[in-house]
Amino acid sequence: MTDPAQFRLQDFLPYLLNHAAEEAGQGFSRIYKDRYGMLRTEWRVLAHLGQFGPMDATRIGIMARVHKTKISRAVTALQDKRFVTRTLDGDDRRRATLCLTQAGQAAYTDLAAIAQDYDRTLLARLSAEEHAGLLDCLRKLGGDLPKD
Amino acid sequence: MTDPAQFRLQDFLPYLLNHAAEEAGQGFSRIYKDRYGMLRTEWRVLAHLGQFGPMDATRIGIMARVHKTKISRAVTALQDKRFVTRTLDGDDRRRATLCLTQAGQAAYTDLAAIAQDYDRTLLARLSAEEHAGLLDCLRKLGGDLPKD
DNA sequence: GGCTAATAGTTGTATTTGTAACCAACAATG
DNA sequence: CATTGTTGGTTACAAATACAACTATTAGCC
Repeated sequence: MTDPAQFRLQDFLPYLLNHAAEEAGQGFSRIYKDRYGMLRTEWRVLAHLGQFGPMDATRIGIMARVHKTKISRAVTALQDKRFVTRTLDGDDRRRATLCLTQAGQAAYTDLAAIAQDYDRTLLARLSAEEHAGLLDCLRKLGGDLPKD
Repeated sequence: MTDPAQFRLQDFLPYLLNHAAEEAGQGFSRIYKDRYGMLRTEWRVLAHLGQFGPMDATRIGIMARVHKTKISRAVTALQDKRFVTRTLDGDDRRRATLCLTQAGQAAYTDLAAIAQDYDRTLLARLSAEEHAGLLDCLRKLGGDLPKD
């Protein structure tokens, strides 16, 4: 029933998704890398804090779907860059709330604007309907984002 | 004109693409990893040889959009697994043609069948139109595949 | 032919990542 | 209120990756 001979690598979703993600991500990653020496996870942590406000590492990990060790290292790097501060939670002293510094906020604002433009140029290849349909499909495939 | 405040991370294409790609790729990668101890690039090399027949490393790198050092190491690993053979080209002795062994062919056939099923389960969440539209968008975003 | 440049592929090394083990601090149960 | 289990987060070490430098072979050109 499943005939391996008719498998088409070019239509295989993980393959196509990966190419598209790599292609789309590369251009932008060069930006935060060149401008701020950030790695992808650092950008993500910054973006989450910029978008959703202060929160702890675990929360970011869940929202961004990133393992806690990666978050931990990204946070250390962002602290070194003076982009985030950690303040221990009084009630539960295992936990620490992460917060953007002014410099971190500025970097986020800068990158968010660039990201928007970047997104627009990516989407220039697509019609509005295609765009909408694509986001829809990607959300279905990516699993539901934990919304809060 | 580009107001950073209205940047929506959840709609940012590189972010969505990456999530979807990771989510989609993970399940399948566990399969070739568990069954054959292969890494992603090894699976890709195997898949290209299985799909398109014998070719040299450079060609695979171009088609799969993978750097030559990664290809080189994947090929070494596949040779160690007795899945591919290298035969030096007579005309140009820098070049070597890679070819699946019987075991390599068998592994490819096995994985191709699984990949097909896997793809189907991924696509179960999408309608036929969505599927078609998605492939279309991903091809546009991923850049044109070098077809030969 | 003899020189320089280009190409196929490999290797070295510094970063990055993944996995597991770990240390606190807190929670729950007896 | 001890003891066992969880949870937030870090660290250690192995594996994988990126990037540059390298070898070997071919190509172009005077």
